Amino acid sequence: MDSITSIFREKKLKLTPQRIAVYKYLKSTKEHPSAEVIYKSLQPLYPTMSLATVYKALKTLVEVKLVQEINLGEGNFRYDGNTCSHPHVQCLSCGRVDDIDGICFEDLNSKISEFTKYEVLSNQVYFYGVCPDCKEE
Amino acid sequence: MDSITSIFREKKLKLTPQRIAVYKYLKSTKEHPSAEVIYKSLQPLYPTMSLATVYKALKTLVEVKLVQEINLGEGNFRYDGNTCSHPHVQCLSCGRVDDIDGICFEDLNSKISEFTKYEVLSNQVYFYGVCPDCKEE
DNA sequence: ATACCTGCAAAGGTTTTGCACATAC
DNA sequence: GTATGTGCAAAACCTTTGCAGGTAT
Repeated sequence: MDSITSIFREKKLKLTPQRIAVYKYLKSTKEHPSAEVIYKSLQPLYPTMSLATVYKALKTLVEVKLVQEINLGEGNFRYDGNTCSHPHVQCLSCGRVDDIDGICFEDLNSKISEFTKYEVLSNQVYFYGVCPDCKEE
Repeated sequence: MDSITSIFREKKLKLTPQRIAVYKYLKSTKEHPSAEVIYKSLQPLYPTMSLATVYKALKTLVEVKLVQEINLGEGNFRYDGNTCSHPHVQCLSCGRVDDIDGICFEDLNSKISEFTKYEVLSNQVYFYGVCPDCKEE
């Protein structure tokens, strides 16, 4: 809540209710919602906010690194209020996405350098499997 | 070239020239082309093949695990004829994608199990950085 | 006061779909 | 011969854009 205020001031971006709403929503959930889901969730509280504004707010928030964009290969993006580098796992049955806490793969960037001529700056690690709920069935 | 024949026979899929063309193209290149690029590349040899057919062929090939779909978060999919699990690296400057050979992250699936309740089946590891060509500039 | 942001509608790009015709088996 | 696949055009889908009016600074 603080970070958005100071970062927006520093970058001379306007602190609008819509941007705050999107940011707060992402910070308040462990889910990894798409733009559409964020839009629908904020609808009751911000009935006049448009989907385009959600997209624009997300783009801004990603640019100033207050949120993270993740892409699990479904043709749409999901967003994560947790900007620490951490792996994600998606259920192949129900599509839900969870964080994996307690492990970080940032060290891979330097480890990989002996296998590629690229200057490696970042990485994304995605796991796919079956979530506890779907396993029961 | 053999694998497609036997796998298609086994799954009772028809071995059409279009499907063979898409498969052979992906096997013959180290690039990671999009559907559009595959379509354009095959145009000279198969001038009547439509883009929809390329998409359908790719979907079938992915389903029977003869090719791999990769998604680097650009809003489109890329395809890889190399189905062994291997990491990819994308240049943030020119967008090109390369394989990283000599290292495999399949062991992560079991390593990660102590950090998640999911039954982990597969993973995708993507690196982002600057390719040798773009570094020169 | 003014530069920036919102909301709307329209456009853009990628992928899918429905259907008649064609073809691999 | 028949089930399946192709090719075409249209549709569906996600995301971006242009612009007039509104708002944060």
